[in-house]
Amino acid sequence: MATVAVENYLKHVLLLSEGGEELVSMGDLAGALAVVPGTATAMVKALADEGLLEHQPRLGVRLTTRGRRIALNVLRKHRLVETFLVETLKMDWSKVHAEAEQLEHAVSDEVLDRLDALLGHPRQDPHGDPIPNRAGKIDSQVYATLATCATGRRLRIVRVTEQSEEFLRFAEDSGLRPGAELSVGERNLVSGLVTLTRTDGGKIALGVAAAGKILVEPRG
Amino acid sequence: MATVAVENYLKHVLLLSEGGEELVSMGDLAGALAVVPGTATAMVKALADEGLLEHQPRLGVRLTTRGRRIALNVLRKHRLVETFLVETLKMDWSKVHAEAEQLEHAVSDEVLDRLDALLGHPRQDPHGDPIPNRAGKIDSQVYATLATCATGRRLRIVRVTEQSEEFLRFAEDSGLRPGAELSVGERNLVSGLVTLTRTDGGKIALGVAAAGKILVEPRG
DNA sequence: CCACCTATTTTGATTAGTCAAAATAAGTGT
DNA sequence: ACACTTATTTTGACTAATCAAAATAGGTGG
Ligand SMILES: [Mn+2]
Ligand SMILES: [Mn+2]
Ligand SMILES: [Mn+2]
Ligand SMILES: [Mn+2]
Repeated sequence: MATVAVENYLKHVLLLSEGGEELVSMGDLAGALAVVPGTATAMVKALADEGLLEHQPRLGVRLTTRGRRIALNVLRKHRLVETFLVETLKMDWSKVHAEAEQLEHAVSDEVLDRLDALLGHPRQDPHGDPIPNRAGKIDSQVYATLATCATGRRLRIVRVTEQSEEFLRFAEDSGLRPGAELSVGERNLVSGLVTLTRTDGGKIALGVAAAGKILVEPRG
Repeated sequence: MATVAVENYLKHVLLLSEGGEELVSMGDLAGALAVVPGTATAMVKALADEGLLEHQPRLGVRLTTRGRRIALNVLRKHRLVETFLVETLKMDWSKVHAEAEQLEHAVSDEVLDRLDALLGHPRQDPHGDPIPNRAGKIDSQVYATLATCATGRRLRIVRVTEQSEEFLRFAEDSGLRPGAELSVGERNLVSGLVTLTRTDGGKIALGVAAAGKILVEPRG
């Protein structure tokens, strides 16, 4: 069975390749896993020997079919566990990522299936992140962000792509969670400021970096 | 934080000392952890250096207060997780031990508290094993077993002290689960055979070793 | 008391995962 | 073409946990 470290490496390669076929650089991978670059290189060579990913020296890595299968299963565990923690145990959505980071390696496939059924086969987790189904199919729809969408239109938040506790607490306090509706008032590319108007009329100011982490779709 | 291995060693020392103050032998400890004796010796020395247990060379080990505190917390996680798996996820009681063996190391204290509340602060797990409370207090009542109790009296099963999947499936199939009522017909110490009579009149034959794993109290 | 048996400890290796720091390969610009 | 910068790889070392096999300490029986 894959160790905790192996599962984490594979999952992060999957997340960093964002569905596409691009190579993931060693620097990005090492950064995501919080290890020094040499460590990532060593591990990647071992995983390549195991046939779980393909390593193009000095360019980067890409998952093989086998590696991707494992990574999707871990990601499914992660996101279903997050959903369970919020829906069933009523935990705060800002804290469940850290918990799931551990539990994703301890939950068996059998428990996974039962959690999935208990929760009614959810398609998104509490952050709006898509949950791969049992077959490994994952919704990879591309959405606009608050940094790129048209201004003035009515929007609905579909996803918040940032796991840090501080950011999620801020988003929660500002009413910026999946399902919330709002519109972008103006966007000043020089100052890097985005102004939002909530349904209740409240206004919120956000930097473009933060705005880019909030995915939206036209309300309809 | 204590590693998975450390948590397992401490928990097994606790289980093998059965509440009392007796020393746990290296052989028993190594056997319970499925490691060779030399490995247990090495680990025990490290844990003694950490102040988590007391090692009397060639005699055995005993938990310190700190070690016992950690062990009880792990045991509480194990048994609450088992209860959750059976009560909420409807898993078979014969399979939950193996699952809990992993999850006991991945569940945080916060998740533990919420599980406890969700389940209504249970005092026993699905096998009748007592669940330590948050303060670390654990019910250590001593019960008779089907191998030692008086014959002819009406009894109620309170606990099944064996975790193996095969044994628990057998017990399940024979109606021998906590709460079930029965009496011991006769016990032949020569042949080592114990004959039970269920409430429904059904008779079951059992070896003394197996009978000793089923704890009972007089029905009342 | 001494030889023997058995549990325990010691010794020497191994594996997985990691870091620090030195070496190297690939651009980039001049 | 050459010097520079930067990402990546290599090298050497370390920790936690383990096993196999040799050494040893305590009883136990005669
Ligand atoms: Mn993880
Ligand atoms: Mn998520
Ligand atoms: Mn365990
Ligand atoms: Mn149990």
